[in-house]
Amino acid sequence: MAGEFSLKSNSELSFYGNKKILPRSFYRRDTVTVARELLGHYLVHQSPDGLTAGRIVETEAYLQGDPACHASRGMTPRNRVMFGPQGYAYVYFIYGMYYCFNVVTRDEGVGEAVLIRALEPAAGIALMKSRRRREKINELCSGPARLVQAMGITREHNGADLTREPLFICHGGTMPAGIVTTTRIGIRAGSELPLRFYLRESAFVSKKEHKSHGKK
DNA sequence: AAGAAGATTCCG
DNA sequence: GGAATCTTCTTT
Repeated sequence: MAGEFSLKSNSELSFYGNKKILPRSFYRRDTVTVARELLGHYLVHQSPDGLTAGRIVETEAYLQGDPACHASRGMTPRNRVMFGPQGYAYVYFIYGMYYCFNVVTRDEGVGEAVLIRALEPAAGIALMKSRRRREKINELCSGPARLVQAMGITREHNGADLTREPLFICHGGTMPAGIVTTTRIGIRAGSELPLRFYLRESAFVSKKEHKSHGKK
């Protein structure tokens, strides 16, 4: 079990209360379960510039053997973190200008991860606006590359331990209801698979209009 | 050595 | 609808 993390200021105290960092065992389970259960928890980053945090409202699962998964064709220098132990960050560069942030799941040797696609901004909103150069709240973290920018996540965080400061995920307090399942966004192969999950009531999902899959 | 594609975002 | 922009991996 991970312990309680330290509190560095009154403003952090007012946000955190006594929330707990998710333990490494949370991430060891099957990747679809982790993708669904990450919804409602908080991604937190204590950077030198200040604290930012957001409630996770949209995720996608990437599985070994799934052609859309970076690990589907074996380990390369880029994706090696996916094959490592669970509970670490996999950050990759895409389209010549953006980064995406994933959480590595399952045991060492299995290349699977959960892409975090959207957050509801919860703390450090002024800093998020500054990093994003956008004022609208729903343009800060609604999209995988947007939230990376708003949270101050960089390529240096590839391989970072998410059960410790300064970048971690902590318990959201309540179990959210109303998870919508759809196909994933922006991929070719594997586009039929129902591996995207988001909170139905959230106004901070990147795209609501997408092929819904079965259960609502 | 060269080429194509990419888990996106923003602007026109 | 299309450009921006460059790393990574695959193919010659």
